[in-house]
Amino acid sequence: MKQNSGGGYKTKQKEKILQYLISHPNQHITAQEISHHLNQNGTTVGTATIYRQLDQLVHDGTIRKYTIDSRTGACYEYLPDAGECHRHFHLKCMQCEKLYHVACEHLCELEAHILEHHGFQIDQSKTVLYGICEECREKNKN
Amino acid sequence: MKQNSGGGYKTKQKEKILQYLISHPNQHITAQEISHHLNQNGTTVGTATIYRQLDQLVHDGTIRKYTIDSRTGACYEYLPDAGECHRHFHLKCMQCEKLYHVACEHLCELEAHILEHHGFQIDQSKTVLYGICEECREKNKN
DNA sequence: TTGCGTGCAAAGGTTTTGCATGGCA
DNA sequence: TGCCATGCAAAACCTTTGCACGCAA
Repeated sequence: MKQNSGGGYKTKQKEKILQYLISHPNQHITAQEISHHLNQNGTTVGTATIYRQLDQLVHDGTIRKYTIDSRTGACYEYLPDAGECHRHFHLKCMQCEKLYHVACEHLCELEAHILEHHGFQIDQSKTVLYGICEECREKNKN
Repeated sequence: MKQNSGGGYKTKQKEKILQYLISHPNQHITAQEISHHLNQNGTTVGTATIYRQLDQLVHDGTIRKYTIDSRTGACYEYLPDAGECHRHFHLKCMQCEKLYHVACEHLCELEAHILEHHGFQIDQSKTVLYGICEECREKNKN
């Protein structure tokens, strides 16, 4: 298992980037937002560094990368309980941006079905189902 | 309901772009591929025109837009029968990067289940299931 | 000391926009 | 004729890469 988010040295920049992501759980954060935030608070973190660190964090499984729209660019999100995320799927509302965790038999069955009948082994930790949540659908009716 | 893909004039360019998409159903086509194809066959279609028409087609509901990776850019896909359960999900192999299209009852059931029991309406056009395909799993055994 | 991490700037892509021209209705 | 659509080029963006320097171990 890969686990050390310190596949390399521990640096201030790495810390700050991860801290920012951790302090915004279940939210889509863009590289730009991180850059803005970090360069506002005195420190200076280059764009390249941000992207390099994000890549590494994604690779480590600490955060997740989404791309909803190529125009907006990629989004990143901290995974609060990476270890416990094996038994459930994630539903992401495209309207309110909220992330829902759903542990449901149907989803486990689905996974088994896809593996058995389609030969494809789903990685739940990487998969996100996009859509609109109930709350937002209610809002939209008005 | 918006329906007229002729929200404006009918032009050769518009025709050609849609024709290309229609002739490649259930496939992900990038703007670049369309550009390549159209500028190979004698005609000349500007990049801007392609993007403008694609935007319009997406808005009309004639085609669907995907963004799997912000680095690669967006993909577009013609929708043969928007009404039927002709819809399908996408499986993306994280190893060989291949994209699989799966139209399966189980997935439609899943969608219904999630909507009914979890109040979440999945948008298949934005959803990609990540994992490892059979081919790659075989390779990995060796 | 070793070599990874960082910043800066430049490069590489995709997508958008401005403007004059061309073509549909 | 009136206006939308097109092309071209430039611009705007996001992301990656090269290189010299700095810093963790």
